[in-house]
Amino acid sequence: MLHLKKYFTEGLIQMAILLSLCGLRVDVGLEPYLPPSWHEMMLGPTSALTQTQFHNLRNRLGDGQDLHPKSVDLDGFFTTRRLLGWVRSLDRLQVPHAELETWLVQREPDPLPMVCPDLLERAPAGVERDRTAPPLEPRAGLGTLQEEEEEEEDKEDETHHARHNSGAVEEPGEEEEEEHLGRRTEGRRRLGGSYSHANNRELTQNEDQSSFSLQECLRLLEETFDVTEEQQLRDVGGRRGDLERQPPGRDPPLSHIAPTGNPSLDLELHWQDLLAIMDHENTDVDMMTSFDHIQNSRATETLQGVGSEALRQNCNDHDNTATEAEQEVLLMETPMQHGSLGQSGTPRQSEQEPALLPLTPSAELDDHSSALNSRDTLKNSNTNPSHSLPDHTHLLAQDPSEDFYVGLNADDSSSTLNINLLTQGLVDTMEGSPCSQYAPHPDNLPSFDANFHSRDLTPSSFSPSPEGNGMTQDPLTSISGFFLADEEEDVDDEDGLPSPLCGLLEDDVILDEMRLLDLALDEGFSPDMAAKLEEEGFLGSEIIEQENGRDVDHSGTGVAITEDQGQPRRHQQDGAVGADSDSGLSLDFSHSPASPCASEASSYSSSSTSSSSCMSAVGSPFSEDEDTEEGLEGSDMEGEMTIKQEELEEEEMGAVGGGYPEDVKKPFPPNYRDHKLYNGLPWQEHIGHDHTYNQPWLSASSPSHGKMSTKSFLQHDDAKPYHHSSSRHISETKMWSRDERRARTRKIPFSNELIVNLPVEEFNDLLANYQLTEEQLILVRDIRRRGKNKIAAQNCRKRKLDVLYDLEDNVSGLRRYRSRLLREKQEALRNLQEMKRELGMLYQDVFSRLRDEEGMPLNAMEYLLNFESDGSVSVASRKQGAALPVTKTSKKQRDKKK
DNA sequence: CGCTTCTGTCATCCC
DNA sequence: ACGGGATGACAGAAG
Repeated sequence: MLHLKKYFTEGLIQMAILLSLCGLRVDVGLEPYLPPSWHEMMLGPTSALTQTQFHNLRNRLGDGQDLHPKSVDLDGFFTTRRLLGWVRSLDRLQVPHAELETWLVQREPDPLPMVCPDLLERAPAGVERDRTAPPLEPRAGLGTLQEEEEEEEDKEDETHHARHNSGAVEEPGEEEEEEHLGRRTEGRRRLGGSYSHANNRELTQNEDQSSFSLQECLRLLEETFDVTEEQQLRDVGGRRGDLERQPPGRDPPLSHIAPTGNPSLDLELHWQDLLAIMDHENTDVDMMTSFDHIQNSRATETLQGVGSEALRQNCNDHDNTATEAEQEVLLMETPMQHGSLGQSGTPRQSEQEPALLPLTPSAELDDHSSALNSRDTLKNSNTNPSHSLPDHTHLLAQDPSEDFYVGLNADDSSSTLNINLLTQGLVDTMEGSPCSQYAPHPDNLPSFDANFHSRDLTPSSFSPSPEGNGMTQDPLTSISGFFLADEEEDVDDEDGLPSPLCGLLEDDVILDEMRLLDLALDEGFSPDMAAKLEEEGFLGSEIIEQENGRDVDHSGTGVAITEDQGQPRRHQQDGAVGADSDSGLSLDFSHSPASPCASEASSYSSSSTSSSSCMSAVGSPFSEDEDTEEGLEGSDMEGEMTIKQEELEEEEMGAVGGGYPEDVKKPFPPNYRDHKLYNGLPWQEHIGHDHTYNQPWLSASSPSHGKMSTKSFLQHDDAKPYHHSSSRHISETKMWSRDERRARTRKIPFSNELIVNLPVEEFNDLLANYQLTEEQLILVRDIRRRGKNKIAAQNCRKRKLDVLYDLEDNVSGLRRYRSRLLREKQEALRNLQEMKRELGMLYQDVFSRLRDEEGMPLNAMEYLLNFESDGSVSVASRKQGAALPVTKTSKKQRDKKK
């Protein structure tokens, strides 16, 4: 691993240096700079969004209106993406070498995802919303171009940093660098690769320094960056102002600062990148949760240091230098939905042209494959294993989590592998590395941990396919090493898996063990957990065997497991069923039942990613499915058997064995992850329920996915959810299996999830593609109706609860108001009493001084004081009334007094 | 055994 | 007219 890391890092650094020297822009990560609103856009609606809402969004994306309040301007977003793509393509022209391309290419798939995580991180759920709007507004006029330009500038900055890091990283001394880094971080994640290594730790320690104004960052940048900066300024023109403006909206610092007040934006960004990668593999939900947590927590900073750089390299590099065609395609194609999800490239492709997906990726991938190879050479051993492993390609392709996968499937297996590896590696590093740097923030870490654990678990589960694990780990290590390698032995130590490519298996074992330990620590490793792990592992193994790319998916399951700690059953169920529900209700759900939440969006995005990945698999509609089917079938069989031996009966058995492997085959890890993650989240408490159908995957995945989505669904549906649910939640499984069983009995060729989640058009197309009998059609439509209704019921209940909570709040508020009014009333009464008392005192005082004609003191009880309009005061006898007063002028009285 | 809660489903209304 | 969301009501399962 160390070797790989060194090579990888060195190669990357060299590349960055060369690029910077050549005047090429090396994108470390544009996304981070995007305003939170854009991030949301990219990410899509947050977790809260329900499928339906999501569908609506999807359907309405064209209009750019009707979006959920949270989702800002999709149109703007798309336009910006396009423009970015163009701009990037322009930059790419400069890139001379295929190696560079390949190097960058890896990132390409990530760019969007990368952005998403950043956005998420930067803006906590609540904050993001607020921020999103503002940033967009000012820029709205400017248009997307500015953003793109800004991003480019950022890239350049990053490239500069790269130089810095690579060449003179340590020149200024750690302290100075740290300061710079801090400033830079605030300004944006700049590059980073190297500086982060040594600095990350210190940054974490000296986070205070990191908090700098954007202006300061700009100054530093200007100082540090010579020509490039000037060029940028020329190019950008007045951009600078934008940059300064952007930071507030985009800058992670805002969100990040909150936790520790810390500035290490770079770290954060890196971390975000890592998360983004993770997200790709895992699910949007994870991203969401993790990011939300991350924003709050600073631990992310530390994490960012490592992962962020790697991610940057992946994403940014890809964005900037990535192959022109690919980037362009990706950028152009990157659909909002997917963009939010994380892996913009593939998802978009899938959305726009489901059928094309496989093609585009292949072509691009082919080109990149060579580049990747070169890269591999740089990395030495790291990449090689991945390439060598055919399984990985499968896994990638199959992995819903991985965005690239779609495109990468056939051709870019290597690229996909790399990405996966990176992501996984990051995860692994995160997990494996106890590093102080990564010391997770209490809030943040959990999410990350969960993710990581999940992944860890997955590998464990996948242990049967050591290569896959090794790949994942290696990439992680390589990546981490890449960034940290020079200075940081820690990384290596952290990885604890120096094993080079050859040692992948060993690494896998170690990693698995570590993961298990982590899980055990986190979850307490109850027997149930162990059993789950075993089951998952079993499932995963099966899946892996058939589909190498499943790692991610499994990771998702693993995540779910980790999160399940609190509620193992629940998670499983959720995993199976609830992914969507969580996402749907999660964040915003409370306030607007209908309004989708960011979490949902994330989930949706994740789903989309998954779908995209599935899509690739789908590319060959059933070929893979069939392969996997058998194994999956077996798993399903077991799960069902365990759960419902009663019901299994002949139908299920037969159906399972024969027919609907598709469903069983490929679980949707991302979805599951999301569900699980959400379930685990504390903030979901009241929301709390997972709903199987809420899973955004289908709807979210890609409106255009058509076949892709269908296949993905087919693959997914049954597999995981059922497995999880089957093992533990009989009831849910039963519920699930109910329709599922029916479907199997009727030998319906696609999964229920697909049936339920596909848009009407795609659903109809699906039905048209298969020659179904009348019974089958009826059943399918019933399944769809029930599934929709189920989701609707869940949402309705959630809404109801929200209303209840709101009412409770209102009641409590009104009570408080009432009590306040009562207090005020009492106060007024007291004041009145006091005034009366004082008046009586005054009266007594006055009468005590009055004398009648005889010189006798007047009795206040017998006389009254009359105040005349002219200011005179007379004394009247109470007995005689006012009519017969013994009048005395005030003057007389005064005289008397006197 | 009864109660409560959760969840899926149905029927219906409405858009 | 159809699809689908929303919702009240009912039923089953589980605690």
